[in-house]
Amino acid sequence: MGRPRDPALDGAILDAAQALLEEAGCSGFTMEGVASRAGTGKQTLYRRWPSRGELLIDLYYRDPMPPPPLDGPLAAALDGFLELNLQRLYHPWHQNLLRSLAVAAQEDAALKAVMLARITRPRLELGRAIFRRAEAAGEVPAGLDAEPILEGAIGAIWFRLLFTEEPVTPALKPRLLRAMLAQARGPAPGKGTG
Amino acid sequence: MGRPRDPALDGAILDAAQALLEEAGCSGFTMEGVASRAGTGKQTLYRRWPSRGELLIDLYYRDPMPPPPLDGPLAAALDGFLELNLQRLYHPWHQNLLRSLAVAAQEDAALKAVMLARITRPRLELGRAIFRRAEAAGEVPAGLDAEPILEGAIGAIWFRLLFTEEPVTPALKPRLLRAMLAQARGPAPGKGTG
Amino acid sequence: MGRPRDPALDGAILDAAQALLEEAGCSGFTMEGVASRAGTGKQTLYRRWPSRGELLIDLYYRDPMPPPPLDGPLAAALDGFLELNLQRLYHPWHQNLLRSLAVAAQEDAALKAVMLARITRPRLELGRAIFRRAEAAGEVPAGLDAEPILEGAIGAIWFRLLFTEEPVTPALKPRLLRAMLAQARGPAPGKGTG
Amino acid sequence: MGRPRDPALDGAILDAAQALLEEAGCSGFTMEGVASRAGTGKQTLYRRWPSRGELLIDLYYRDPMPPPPLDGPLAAALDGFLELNLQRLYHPWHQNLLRSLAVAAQEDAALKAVMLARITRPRLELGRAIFRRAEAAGEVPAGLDAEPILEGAIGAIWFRLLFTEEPVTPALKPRLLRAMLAQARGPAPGKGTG
DNA sequence: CCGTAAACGAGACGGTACGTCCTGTCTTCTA
DNA sequence: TAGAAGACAGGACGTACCGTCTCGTTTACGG
Repeated sequence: MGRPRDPALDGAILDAAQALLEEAGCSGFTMEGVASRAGTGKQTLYRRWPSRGELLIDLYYRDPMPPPPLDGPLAAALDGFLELNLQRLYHPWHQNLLRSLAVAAQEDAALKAVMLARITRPRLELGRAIFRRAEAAGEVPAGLDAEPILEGAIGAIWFRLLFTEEPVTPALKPRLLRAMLAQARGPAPGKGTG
Repeated sequence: MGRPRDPALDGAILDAAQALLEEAGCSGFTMEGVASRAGTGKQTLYRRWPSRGELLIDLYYRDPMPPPPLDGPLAAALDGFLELNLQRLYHPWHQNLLRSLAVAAQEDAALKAVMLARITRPRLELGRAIFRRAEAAGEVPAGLDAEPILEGAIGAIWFRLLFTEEPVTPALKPRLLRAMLAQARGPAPGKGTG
Repeated sequence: MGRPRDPALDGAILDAAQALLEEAGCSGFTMEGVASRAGTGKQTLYRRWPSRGELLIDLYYRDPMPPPPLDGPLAAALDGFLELNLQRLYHPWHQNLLRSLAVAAQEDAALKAVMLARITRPRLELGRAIFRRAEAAGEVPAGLDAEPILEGAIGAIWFRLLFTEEPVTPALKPRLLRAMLAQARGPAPGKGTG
Repeated sequence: MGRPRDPALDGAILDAAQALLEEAGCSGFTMEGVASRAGTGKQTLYRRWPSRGELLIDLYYRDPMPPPPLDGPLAAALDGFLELNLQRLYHPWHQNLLRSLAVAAQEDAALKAVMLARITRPRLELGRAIFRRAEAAGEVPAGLDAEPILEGAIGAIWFRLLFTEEPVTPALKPRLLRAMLAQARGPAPGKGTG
């Protein structure tokens, strides 16, 4: 019943949000700013997204990256995995998006859960799948603890983004890949923790 | 010249800030709240710390952790390094502190620089020193790229803290240590990047 | 367009302002106080009145006095004129209102202009009209300089209110009326300026 | 005992206060501003004057006007009386001084009393003396109510100063003098209150 | 001539109000 | 009912003064 939601608005609002994110950065990203830039009322925003954070999440999901091939050799799969995590960060506005998401998640437990469910967990799960397959293929030692490898790789990217002034560039990928593979080989026979 | 700042106030304010951080969490940590809880005027806060973030940094530096022993074997040094990064996180209020710092750094470029100079960079440098010494001692291959190892370890901790619901417990340390050592062994002869 | 301002709030805010003026007096009359007493946000105040002074002016205009009859004999008209200027002052809160207005006008040139246009000038003009009519009716000498008579009467009231501890009572009216009429009779033949 | 107050400071502070009053006007006249402009500490101000208002009063009394001759004919005495009230107002900074005094008196009952005792009452008393003498000399009717005449004259000046944009010029004097004399002649035989 | 006590500059201090900004909810009018 | 517009209560921001206080330094005076 009643007037249906204007589907074109979703895009227009997300466009406005993206532009604002690019220009005003992390702290300048306000609901009021998005509304005025999109030429909509605030209610129209809140009708679609219950909070600033959910809008950010939808912004994140807007142009989904193609998932990496899971069926190649481990190195190729991990390369895809890293590409998936890095690619968006090559554009400044997307860096601001992720930074804003990180901020929002700290201030709102509900959003943290959403972000975990819709972004973090799926990504981790994908990484786990890669390692499960590699284990089955005998590419990595049986019983390998993949968790630190994944958290280390994703964490290193976040670390760069949030706390470092060095940009996130494609040059980061091979270094991370090497690090992941080094761990994937499992405990070396020679030098140990001793 | 003029009346010197009351040194007792620094402590009282930091106490209040810490208590507020514990109770109200990341988003409830306001300058107004700290002032009222400390029983001071807001000006007294701003006189000491130009922004919320700088206060957080001083809060961070309040009880410094003892630096790890640099002269033992690599594994021991890295264990100390991880302990240094993890120990504070065992207390909930300190988790909130670091979360708040992460948030503040995103919203204020100046603070990000300060945090980089006073927290992030020193910590990284300490890690680098460990690896330099290990390299000199022949514990790790010459020319080892230590950066991803350090960023991976620190990043993994931040990742847990900021995006995960799983707590940061002492149990995390051995897993991270194993991961660091796996990378430290350098390029294994067998399976390579292909 | 948009949601219209709640007309009931205007009254509620003015009520609160009036009460505050009565209790806290001239210096205790703050925007914050009015807002909290009215149960509104400060913005709601500033949306309606750009400054404390404009609020005071609206408070002044709230219950307008009936204008004096202009068509009777001079003495009756002047009596009405004085009544118009005095009546409000019989209530303490209104005294505080006028005192506050006087203060605000000194601190804000813009408000001074508003007060001149909306209160002072109309009142003077009304007095001038009385004398113009009296002149036409032959009740006062032609070419009488009415200005000092009006300014003297109004000024004497303000003087009492602002600088004297003696209250402004109805007893003041006949004395002021006599003074105005004495001047209205024009230059006496006998004793002159010499 | 102890170090005596530096007498030169009184003058320096009053100079600074005067300059600030001229430049910053009524609302910009703060104790902090005076202190910084005079190059003194705030305590030095408060040691001499318990409040902003008392400082203003001393500023008022700095260059006392010579009192009018009381022994001439009524018109001359009243001319002197008016001159005494008007003269200071010919200089802009003194206008600001009086405006500030008026403001301060509304906000601080204690100051109002001081101002009444040291400025208002003496001035009124001087006017009353003039009329008492004139009554004794037979220049005015016996039992003349001088109060409204004095309050009207002084009030008219304050009125101009506080609420009008028209400047207080020497041209005001003869008009006020005429008004005072008109009332001084007492009840005219011809037209009455009716 | 030397101690003492107050004056002095400087500025910290608790407090109060300022005027602005943003939040998320609400209410109106116009499709 | 959606949508643009914008009012609304609430809360924090960072700033400005208030009048009091505490420093270190300076300067008279009284023993």
